[in-house]
Amino acid sequence: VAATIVDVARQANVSVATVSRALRGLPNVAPQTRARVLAAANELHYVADPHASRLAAGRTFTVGLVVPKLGQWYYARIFEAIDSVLVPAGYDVLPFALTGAGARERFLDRLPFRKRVDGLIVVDVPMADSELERLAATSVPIVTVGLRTERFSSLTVANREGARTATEHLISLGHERIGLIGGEDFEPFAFTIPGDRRGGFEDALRARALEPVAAWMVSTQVTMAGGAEAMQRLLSADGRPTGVVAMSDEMAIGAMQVARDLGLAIPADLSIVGFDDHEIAEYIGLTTIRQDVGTQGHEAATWLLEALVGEPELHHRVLPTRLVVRRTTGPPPTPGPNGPGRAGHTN
Amino acid sequence: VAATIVDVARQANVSVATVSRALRGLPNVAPQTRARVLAAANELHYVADPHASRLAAGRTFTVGLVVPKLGQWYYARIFEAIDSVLVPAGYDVLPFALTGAGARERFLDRLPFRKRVDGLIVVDVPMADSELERLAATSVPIVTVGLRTERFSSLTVANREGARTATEHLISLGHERIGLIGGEDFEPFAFTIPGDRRGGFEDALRARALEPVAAWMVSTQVTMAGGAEAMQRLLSADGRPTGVVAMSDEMAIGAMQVARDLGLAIPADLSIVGFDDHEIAEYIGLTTIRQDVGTQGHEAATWLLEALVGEPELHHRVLPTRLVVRRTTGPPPTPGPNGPGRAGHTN
DNA sequence: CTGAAAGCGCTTACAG
DNA sequence: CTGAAAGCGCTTACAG
Repeated sequence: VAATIVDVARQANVSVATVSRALRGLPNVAPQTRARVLAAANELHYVADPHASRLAAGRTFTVGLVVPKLGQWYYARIFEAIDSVLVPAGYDVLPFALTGAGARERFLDRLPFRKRVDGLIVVDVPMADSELERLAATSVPIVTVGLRTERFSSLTVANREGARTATEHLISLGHERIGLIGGEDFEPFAFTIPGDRRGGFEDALRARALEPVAAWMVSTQVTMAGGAEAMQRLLSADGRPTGVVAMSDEMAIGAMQVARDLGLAIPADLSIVGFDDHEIAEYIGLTTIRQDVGTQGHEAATWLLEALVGEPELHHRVLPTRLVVRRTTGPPPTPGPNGPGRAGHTN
Repeated sequence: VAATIVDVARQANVSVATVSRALRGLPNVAPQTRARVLAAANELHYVADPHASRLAAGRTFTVGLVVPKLGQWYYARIFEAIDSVLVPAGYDVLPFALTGAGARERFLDRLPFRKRVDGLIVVDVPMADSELERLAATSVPIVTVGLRTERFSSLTVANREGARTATEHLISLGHERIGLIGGEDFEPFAFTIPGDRRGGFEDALRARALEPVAAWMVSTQVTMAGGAEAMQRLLSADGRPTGVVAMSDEMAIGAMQVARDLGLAIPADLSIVGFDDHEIAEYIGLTTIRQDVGTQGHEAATWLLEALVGEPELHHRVLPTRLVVRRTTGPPPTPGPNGPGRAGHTN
C-alpha cells in the first residue's frame, strides 16, 4: 500500500533515477523537476525504504553502540549524548547490550554487527588483545569510550588524577586512614578504569607517606548494592578508616546507607567521596569527582562521524575531572578513648 | 571482502536458495546438505546481510522504541527490559528519542519509523486523537506504555490508586495539610499519568473531608530539578503542608534537598513520599509507591511479539503499585506557638 | 529435497 | 539535466 519510488516517478513523470537524485538533494537536477518530484513524493506520503537504500548504496547509516548494560545511569546518559549527535546526522543508533553471562564473549565471537552498522562505539567493554584484533579485523570504524588501546580512537577521563584528587581531598582534611571501594579488575583485559583509580588512590597516600591498607580496599560491582556490600566488608575489617573513596556515586550512595545503618554519621564519623557527579549527587550533598559524560558521548560520536566520511585518524583524548566538594566530607573524628584505631565494628 | 550467499553456495556446491533455507533452519533440507552448508558458512565467516534479507523478506526484524528521553531512569530501565526480550527473539530495537522542542510533533508528522520497523512500543508520549489516528493509519502494530487509548494495546500502572495510597499513608500518620508536586498536564492529549495521580491524591483527601489546597499542588518537570523548584514554590506559599506527595522519586529527592536547605528535618518537620521505587529509594530511605518497570517492559515487548506473528489482539493491563514505607514519612510535627499554620517560609 | 528465476526497492555508473 | 539498465544480496513461489 505504501508508495515506492516507482509510484513517485510515474506521478512526477520522470525516471526513478531522477526521483532518487531529487529527493536526496543531489546536484544536476533542474529546479522545476525537483519541485515536481517533491510535490509527488509529498502527495503520496513517500518515504524511501531504508533497507533498499542501504542495500543499493552499500552503507547502513547506522552506528552500533556497545555497552555493558542499558539501564545504568552512565550508559543511559552516554547513549543520550551519542544519539543526540548521530540522529541529526542521519544515522540510526543501534544498541548492543552485553548484559548477562557470556554476552561479551558471544558478541566478540559472532560479531553480530557485521554488515549491519557503518561504525561502532564501544563503551567500557574489557577486551583481550586477541579480541581487539578480531574487532579491528572487521575493519569497521570504531571509537572506544572508557577504554584506551592502540587500535582505536578513544575517549577516557583522567581516572588516575581524579582518584588522586579525591584522596588528597580527604588527606587535606586530616584523614590518614582511608579506604577505597570500587570495581573489579578484569585482569587479562584492557579495561583499566578500576586499576587507574586505584593507582591514583595509592599515589595520593604514598605522596604523604601513608600506606594503603589492603583490608580497606574492596572490589565489588559498581552499583549501589555493590557499594553497600563493599562498605559492609570494609567496616568489618580490623580497625576502620575515617574516609572512603568510592569509584562511582552509586557505590557511594550504597556505602553511605550501610554506614548510617551502623550508626555512623557522615561526615562526622566517616567521610566519603564519590566519582561521576551523577545528578543526584547535588541533591544528596555528595562530594564527588565530576566527569563530563555528555562530552564523552558527543566527542565519540563526532569522531566516528569523521571516520565514516574521511580517512579514519587515530586520536586519543583524556578528559579532565574536577573535585566538587559538598557535604559528605569533613575532618576525621578526633579519636576518643574508643577511637577508631581500636573500635572497629566487627559485623 | 565479506562472503555473500553466493560464495557459500559455491563452496557448498548447492544453490543460493538451498543455502538460504539451510541457514535459516527451514524444513526440506537434507541433513547432509545442511551440514555441508553450515560448514561452508562457518569457514567463510558468513553472515547474511540484514538489509538484503529484510528487503527480500519484507520484514525488518526491528522494533522501534519511542521515548521522551533516553537518559532518564525510567526510560533507561524500560529500554533494558524491552531489549532483553526482543533481542533474544531476533529483533533489533531502535530508539526514537523525542527530546527537544518540536521533536514530538516532527515524529508524529513524518512518522520516520515507516518501512523501518515491524512494530512500535510507545512510552509516555502524549498524543491527541488525530495523532493517534495518524499512528494507527500506518498499520504498524503498536503497544503503548504509560498511555491508555482505545486504539492500541497498553500497559499502565494504577496511578490513581497509587497516589491515593501515598496520600492515605500520610493521612494515617496524622497529616492534614498535604501538598502534591508532579508533572504538567498535557491538556488536549491522551496522557493521563499526572491527572490520574492528582485524582488519587484528591480522592484520598476528600475521603477524609480534607480539601485540596491549590497553592500546595504544583506542577513542574518530572526531574530532580523540577522537584526542587516545586518544593520551593510550595514552601513559599501561604501556610505550609506537613506532608508532600511527589509524582516521582527523582522529584522527591530534589524536593527534600530544598526542604533541608530551608532547615526542615525529614520527616520530623516534613514527610515526603515518592513514586517509582527507583533503586536509590532504598538507599536514601525514601518512602515511595513502587511500580514494576521491568514487568511493564517485559509485557509490552511480549505483546508486541505476539502481534507481530498472529492476529493483533487489543489488550490492556493495569499493573498494581505498592506502598513501601521507609524513613521519609512520620507523624506531623506538633504545632507549637509558631506552628506550621502560620509560620510558612516566605522565600 | 533442490534449483532457476523473479522480485524486493533502491543507487549509481554510463550514455546521451 | 535525464533515463535505461545493471546491480546490491537476499527470499520465495514455482517446477521438477
